[in-house]
Order: sequence, then C-alpha cells, then structure tokens
Amino acid sequence: MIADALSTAPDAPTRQASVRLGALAHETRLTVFRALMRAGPEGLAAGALAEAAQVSASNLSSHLGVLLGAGLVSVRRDGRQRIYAPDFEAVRELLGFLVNECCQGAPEVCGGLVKC
Amino acid sequence: MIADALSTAPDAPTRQASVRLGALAHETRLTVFRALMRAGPEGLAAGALAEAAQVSASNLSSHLGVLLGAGLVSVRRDGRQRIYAPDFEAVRELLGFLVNECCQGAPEVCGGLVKC
DNA sequence: CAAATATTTCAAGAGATATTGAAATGAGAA
DNA sequence: TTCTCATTTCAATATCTCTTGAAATATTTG
Repeated sequence: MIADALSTAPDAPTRQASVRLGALAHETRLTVFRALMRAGPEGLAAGALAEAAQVSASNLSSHLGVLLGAGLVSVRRDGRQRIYAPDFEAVRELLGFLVNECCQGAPEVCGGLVKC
Repeated sequence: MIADALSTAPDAPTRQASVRLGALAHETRLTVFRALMRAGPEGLAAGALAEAAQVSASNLSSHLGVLLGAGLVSVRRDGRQRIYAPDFEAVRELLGFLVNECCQGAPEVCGGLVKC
C-alpha cells in the first residue's frame, strides 16, 4: 500500500495511541509498566522486573520488547544488566490523547482527575 | 483457582484496566470510541458508527461487542436501530487509574494535562 | 582464558482475536 | 402479512500474540 489517498486509514496519532494502548493491555506488561513509573527515571533492571512480575526472564524480555516497540520505555546498559526506564514524554502524549478525546464530549469526565 | 492467597494474581483494578486498555487498543475500536465520546450521552447508531469507521456492519458489531464487554459503552434500542453511548464513569475510572499510576513516579507528567 | 551472570533471541506450539459472508432476528412500513 | 431495514449471530479462516525452553550473546569475575 504505497499511496492510500482514497482510503480512510486512521491518522498517525490514532495509530500510535492504539499501539501504546495495546502495549499496556496485558497484565504482565501493565504490572511492569507500573513498577517502572514508580521507580522513576532511574528505572529498574530486567531481573528486578521479572521478579516483580513473577515471570521467566525470557517471557519478560518479550514483554519488554513490546513496551519498547511502543516507545513507552527505554533501555540502557549498565554492566551486565539492562536498565529499563519509562519514557515520560510518551506517557504524557498518550494521556493527553485520551484526555482530549474524552473532554471533547464530556469535560466533566476529566475535571478533578489530576490530583498529583 | 478457588483461593489464590499464595499466587501473585494482579488485583482487580489492574485486571479491569488491562481489559479496558485492550478494548481501546484497536484502530477501529478507538475510532468508534472517539466518535462516541464526541457524540456525548446521546450516542450514535451502529450504522452511523460503521460508516464513520468504514467497516462492515458485522465487523463493527463484533468490535462493539468488545467495547461493551469492557464496560466502556452501553446500548439501547431505538426502533430498529441500536444506539451506543459511552460509559463516562468507566472512562473516568480508566483515566484515573492511568493518571494515578503515572503520578506516583512523576507528578510532572500529569501536570497541565487537563485543559478542558 | 574459563566460569558465572544477566539478558536476549529463536523456534514451536497453543491460544486468542480479527475478518468475512451468509443466515437469523426483530423492528417498522406497505 | 409480506417486505425492507438495521443489526447481530454464526462458522470458517486467517492472523496475531503468548508462553516455553533451549541456545546465543555480552559482560564481569576468578
């Protein structure tokens, strides 16, 4: 599909949002993602995440690949471990997309949501 | 699995959030959901949604079933059409879950997000 | 260098989801 | 009643996604 001027392909933000939502739409990945958000920019090693989520290293690794592919996390190497950290900008984008969607129809849905 | 005191099954909110995220994690469904949010409580007929998302009636119907199963939308019958409407309470719950997760690690991610 | 550690990659099988088109259902209109 | 319209249900197929375990890779330590 080189040029699809006549098709109704969803726009890029919608596509990206659905990829990111899909990345979070798995209990193991959501658990891992929550742990990373709690950990903050420092991040956590893959091993620590495997333990937190109670899954095998290889299973975890494939889930981390999905989160990475969605751009929700990043990795860096530290010695023999790999440290994963949340990508806050991506999270902000995703939340912004959802909030904007919901506010269009119902501002009251969002009001009072952010109580940081 | 009647009693899983020793297992590390994710808690109910996490499970519910992952089901709802999964329901939104599809371009057709996300498009449909956006249209419903924009339409507001009045909702939209299945036919209108099929046209908006450019998919067949039967394909749309199965996607609506997923959104319904996740509790993100409700249906009512009006003559021979079925009108779908967003469930704002469910949306609020989901956004609240995400925002709380992200605020735990990084309050600044959420700040200034709600500009309704 | 050899051993140990942390993690990823790969391949295979299982399971879940998506897409189609045809048939069924349930109104309302003629 | 019979026709048409709006929508769902069903069954079949196709396509992803998950999970596993074994093997590969990279890095530090002895």
